[in-house]
Amino acid sequence: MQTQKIAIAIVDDHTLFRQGLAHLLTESNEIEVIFDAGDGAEMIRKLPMQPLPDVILMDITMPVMDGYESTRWIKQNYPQIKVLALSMFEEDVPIINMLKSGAGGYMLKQAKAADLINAIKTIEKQTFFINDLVSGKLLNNIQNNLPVKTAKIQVSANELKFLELCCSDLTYKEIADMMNLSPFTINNYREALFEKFETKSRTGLVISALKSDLIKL
Amino acid sequence: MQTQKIAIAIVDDHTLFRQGLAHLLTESNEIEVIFDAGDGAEMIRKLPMQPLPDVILMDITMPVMDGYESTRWIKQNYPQIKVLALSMFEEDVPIINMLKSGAGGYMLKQAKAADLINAIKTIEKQTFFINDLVSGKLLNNIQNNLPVKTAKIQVSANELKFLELCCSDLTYKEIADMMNLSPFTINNYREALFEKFETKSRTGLVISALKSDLIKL
DNA sequence: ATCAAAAAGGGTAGAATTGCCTTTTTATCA
DNA sequence: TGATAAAAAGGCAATTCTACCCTTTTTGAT
Repeated sequence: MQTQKIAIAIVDDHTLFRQGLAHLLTESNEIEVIFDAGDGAEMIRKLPMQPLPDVILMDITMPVMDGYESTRWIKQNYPQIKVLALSMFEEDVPIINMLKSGAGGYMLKQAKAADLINAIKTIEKQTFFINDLVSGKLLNNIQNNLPVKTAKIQVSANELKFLELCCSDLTYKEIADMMNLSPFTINNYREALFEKFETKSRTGLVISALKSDLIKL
Repeated sequence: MQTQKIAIAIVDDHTLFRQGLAHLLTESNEIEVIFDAGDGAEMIRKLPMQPLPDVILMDITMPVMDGYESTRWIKQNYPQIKVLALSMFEEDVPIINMLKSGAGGYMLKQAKAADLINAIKTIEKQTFFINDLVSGKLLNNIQNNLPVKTAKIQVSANELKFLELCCSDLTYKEIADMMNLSPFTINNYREALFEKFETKSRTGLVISALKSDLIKL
């Protein structure tokens, strides 16, 4: 009667979301959730223990091994498995980066169940599922040719500590005292970081470091 | 045989999460999801249209009307309804603030379904559900007596624009040019904001403004 | 209409930051 | 062990930022 169900896996660190979504999808009778995992490492462990899924629903923010890494790993080791990113972020960067990592589509958690099921069916058949959200970002990306800084800037342990201390009212002299280093050395760190982050002021440096996820608020 | 089911509502802007969770909870046979909503305003609209829920599961980050506001509204208008916060944030501030807003408990989306059901049953009977996560934060809060800045700092439209432009390499003179204002006026904004945010440097100001959610990266 | 308060505009001395150099110390390894 | 590269320390002029002054204009409330 019905064609073979689509076998999927769900990778997301929110247990409630994972389990709830599994129920929701199972009910459609077109999809079978064969396993779920709380991060990429768990996914890698569980993957060989059953028939391979056709599609993996992949969150981005996860402990241990995030969605970007996990997607790259899938594409490296099981290129036939389709990855559909499923995240709450609507910004350019995560969307473009998930696609660059190998995801064939990107859905928001704000979506409706019917849309998600449709996306899963499309991606299973066509390898790609391009909705308005994704096509808009893709266009945007081509037109503005955003470099999409994949190469994250390398900083030493001391530079990182300095960056963290920069997020404050402390003067460089005070930072030098706190790090038990000469103000001149601190000045070297500053100059090195200004160059790495292509910035010209302490504020710009802090903002860049925050944006590149090297430090957090 | 079984006692009356617990009537709950789910308020969360992630449709997939909301619907999935509803399925999951309904399956337990102890809970009935009577409605769900994507933000606080929708919740307020739907609330009078059916018997009142015993418990509302409340997300924090939502458009239009967030979890804090929605919880305060519930406690103001229907104090008998219990609110269980359900969020992905593990930090002190959101937890303490949700409790201050009137939530009787706080669960992580990373939790297991059985734990959530247990929390719902507890909060329905006892008005409060205190788990290790919450009790730890409460203790922490009392011991450190964090002021928990509830009063968010008021800034004018111009000050806000100035704050946003501050998150860059721009000098104050350049910011003045961009805003078509005298550098002296810009200096007034700076001084006023330094005082409001109790800070002594541009970097400190930007960090404070980011932390208080007045500006975003 | 009038007063008080807030916003806008102005100036300057002194402190901190920034950019561009050199020299010394430390670590590595061939 | 000597060469060499990297990290740390040092110096300094120019610019920018910060802290205190002040006056004028606009706004809001009574």
